[in-house]
Amino acid sequence: MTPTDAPTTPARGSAPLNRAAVLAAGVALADREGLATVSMRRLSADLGVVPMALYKHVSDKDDLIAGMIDLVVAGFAAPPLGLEWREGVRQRVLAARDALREHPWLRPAIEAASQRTPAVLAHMNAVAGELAGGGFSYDLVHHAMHALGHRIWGFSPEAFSTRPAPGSPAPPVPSLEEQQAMMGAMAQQYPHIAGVVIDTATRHPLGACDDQFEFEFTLDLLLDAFARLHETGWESRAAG
Amino acid sequence: MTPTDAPTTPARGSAPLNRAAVLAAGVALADREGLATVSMRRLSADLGVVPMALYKHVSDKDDLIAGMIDLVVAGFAAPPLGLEWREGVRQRVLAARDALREHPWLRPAIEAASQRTPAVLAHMNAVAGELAGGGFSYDLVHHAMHALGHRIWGFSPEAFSTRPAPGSPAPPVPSLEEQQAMMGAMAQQYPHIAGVVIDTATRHPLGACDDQFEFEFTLDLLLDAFARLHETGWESRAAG
DNA sequence: TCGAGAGGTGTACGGCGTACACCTTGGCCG
DNA sequence: CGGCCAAGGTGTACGCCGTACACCTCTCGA
Repeated sequence: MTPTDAPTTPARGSAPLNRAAVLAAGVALADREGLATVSMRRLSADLGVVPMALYKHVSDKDDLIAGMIDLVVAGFAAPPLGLEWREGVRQRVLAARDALREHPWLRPAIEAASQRTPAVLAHMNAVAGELAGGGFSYDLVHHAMHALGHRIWGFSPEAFSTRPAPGSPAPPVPSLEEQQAMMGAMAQQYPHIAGVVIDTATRHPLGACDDQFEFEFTLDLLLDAFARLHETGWESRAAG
Repeated sequence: MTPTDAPTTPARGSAPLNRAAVLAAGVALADREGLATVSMRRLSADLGVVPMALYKHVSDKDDLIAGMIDLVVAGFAAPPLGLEWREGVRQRVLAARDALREHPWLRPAIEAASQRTPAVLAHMNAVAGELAGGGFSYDLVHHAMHALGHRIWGFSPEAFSTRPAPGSPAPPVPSLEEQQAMMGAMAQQYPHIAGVVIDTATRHPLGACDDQFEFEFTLDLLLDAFARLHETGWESRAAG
């Protein structure tokens, strides 16, 4: 060892490390080499640090992935305010799609995640807000969101009912007061999602949203559209 | 040890074991405890056998999962022949959905798989065949299949272009003769997929299918449908 | 000056997929 | 009938993984 050696902790470029840097490095690694290679060990090596060091900044690997998702989703391009609803939805959905194409790991990551994260909820709220701002009833907003879900994400995320990731212990049931408090907080942050929830509750007192109906609703929309195109001789472009 | 002990190899209920039994046990385990608990070690324990024994029947874990997928997909209920196209598509898509609901691990498994398996291709071919049988041009069949993709599977599977699972070595490029031979075999087994491919090739000489166009095509179909519903005051059922 | 907390470290455990060499057994052929 | 051979189950081992837990070492405010 030379007298100029670094202190006991190896010289790491500068500032110690923080959650944002860990998440950004995770996104960069996933972009470069795919989600499968994002392991705590590999990511820590990229950061010049020992694996366990990451646990000072993320609580576990699920938290890391959730943070990476939120980092990207929060960066979705937002259209200008005041667009006509159709254009607003269109631009938001296409912005989401752009990000999904730029980060191919994002869709599988969102699909595999068991919980919706704040940025994801915010995005869904913004899309619902465009429709509501166009005068849609929350009933129609609800069903349009379901139909769009597959477009926005490539799959249909349920905003609330989260499958409990089979094999994990059942989470504690929140009390009625806790539920009401959560709803209140929700309504503040995600008013359009709350609008959908409330509208649904008035129509379906048992609270469940009829998944099968959602599915057939969208399917029939598409089939009707196909029938119209067929009848009018639509084609995508002149054949060679 | 008593004189009545079993022979050196432990008594396994009967017939030795075979690929079908391994796949069926995999499906049963995934149904019971989720895809994540399907490990070679755990599955082998369920079968009363040592982990490496499975490798005599599946080539690796990917092959196991692919076999499980095909086992379920091949069991999709097929509607009677001679239905009007709309009803034929409807029943096939809903049959696929039923299976996806019965086997919640199936969708993630198909999404994670890098290759379409034969039963999956056969299902897609059958749906395309319903449309073609209804007089759809293959141009419209093509785009309708893309639009339906998200409905059929909950995501949009590309039938051919498979993302190469980042980090894996590039597969060998097939020769032109091999490609033509594969196309010939495809056309025999999956005539409607072949029809789409050929129609696309005539419209887009460079061979690529315009993913962005597909996406916006479906999105605009949905948005038009939403606009119509909105204008006519549609609601899903009378409010409370 | 010193104590505490933030943050990086080292070791260890149990689980994973699977390569490789081995052994047992049933059936076929000479 | 004897011997062989392949099919199929076994045992060991390796290098990954996530992460629990105890520890060490700076930095900074009191």
